[in-house]
Amino acid sequence: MTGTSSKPQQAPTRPRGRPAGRTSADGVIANSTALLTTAEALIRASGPTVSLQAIAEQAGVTKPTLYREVGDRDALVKALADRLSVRMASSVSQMVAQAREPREGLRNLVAGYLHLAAKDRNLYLYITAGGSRDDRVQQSLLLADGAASQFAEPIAAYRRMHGDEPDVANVWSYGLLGALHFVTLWWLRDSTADINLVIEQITELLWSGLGHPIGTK
Amino acid sequence: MTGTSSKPQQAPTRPRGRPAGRTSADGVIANSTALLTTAEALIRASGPTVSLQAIAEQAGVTKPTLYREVGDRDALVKALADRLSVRMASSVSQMVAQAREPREGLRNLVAGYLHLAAKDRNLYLYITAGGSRDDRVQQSLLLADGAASQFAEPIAAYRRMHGDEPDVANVWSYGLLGALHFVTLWWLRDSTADINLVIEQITELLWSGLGHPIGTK
DNA sequence: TTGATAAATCTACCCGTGGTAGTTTAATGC
DNA sequence: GCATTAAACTACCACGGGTAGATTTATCAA
Repeated sequence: MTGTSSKPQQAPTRPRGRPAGRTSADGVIANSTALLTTAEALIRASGPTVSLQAIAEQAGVTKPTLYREVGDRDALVKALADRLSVRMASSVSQMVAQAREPREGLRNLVAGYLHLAAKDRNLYLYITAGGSRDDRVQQSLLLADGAASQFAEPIAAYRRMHGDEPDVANVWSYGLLGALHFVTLWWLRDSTADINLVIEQITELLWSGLGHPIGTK
Repeated sequence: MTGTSSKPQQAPTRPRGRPAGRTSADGVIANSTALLTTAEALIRASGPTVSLQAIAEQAGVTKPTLYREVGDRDALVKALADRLSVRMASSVSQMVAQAREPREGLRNLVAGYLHLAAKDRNLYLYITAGGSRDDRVQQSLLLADGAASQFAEPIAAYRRMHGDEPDVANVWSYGLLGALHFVTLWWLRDSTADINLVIEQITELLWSGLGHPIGTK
């Protein structure tokens, strides 16, 4: 019963050697895009603690192939972060563009972020807390890095337009994203609060600040 | 050379059974406080990726003892988070109390947070990205939970004082802490920026918001 | 006193996961 | 046709979290 080391460790799908019937550098079956898509699907379905082993299995390949295509775990997380970042940017920027005035734009941004995170809950968690490796700082900021670079420019422009110092844009981008991230996590955990109320509240904080000039209501 | 399984895995310090010369429920050598202090010291010295094994070794005990005293890894992280939270609260609240006006209080809070995180860099990272277990959400918010509960009341009071809605306090606390956390991580990573400038900038964001009423400078 | 029970600790192990070395098969090019 | 290269798999390693069970000492009732 104590079968020590005879477990096949993997569902043997493909035959052993180089696969037949495919010409080089062409339609590589296990191309990285397909792998990433599979990984996303599995993470969505099975939660953020899924292993590379499981991802490879789901994709019908083995770990070495996965490594050759997308690299190590951190690289996978980064690649997924990039994809989510792009989707998020397009989805959010659309919502922002619909706004009549800046504050409504911010509100739409907040709403877009929260809704996307809720919809892609598992993927969001995998990316924002995924890499168990050494570089903890880097991992925590993966998504933020992508998004921050897109936030900085509009913020700087808006400030310039009003004759304000634009150099704050970089720091502000990270601050903004940090606030969004924590509120999102908090809301994902004990989502007792109404999402629309949360959106309004965090928008108010980010737009008007704690100082909240009296009577600006 | 391929010595398979003969490694002692642990530095044998104590003799094997129940330790001699100690009466029950009294001065337990390996009491959890001492273990936590040792853990903190080792994390500070060796970085946030230190293993439980290493912590136990450093404390002169073995893993099972560590487990009996403080629980599993998540419990350790939580315990360390609580301690840091307390220290942070006392250090920060002192600085806040010194402020003449609310905005200066916020500035001192930001400064206290950043400085403490910088001083306890490794510990801060261990706690905020430490638990590799299932509950990723919980782990990310460990420090925030402790701090948020302390922020909420002053915020609510301040808002009440100005006749504003106090219900935002909870969400705002997490938003505030998220902003602080991300800016801290960003600054810990590429700390090219002057810390005092960063403090001013993030204070300005949190106090006045993105909207920044024109001419309030 | 002494023998049973409880407490405290260690040793030795299990298992899952990230990561890799080396082997096997097929295509490609000389 | 044969050597080389590409693509995949099998089998393994190391390490980290976590635990079962052995071992020794204290405690306490008979």
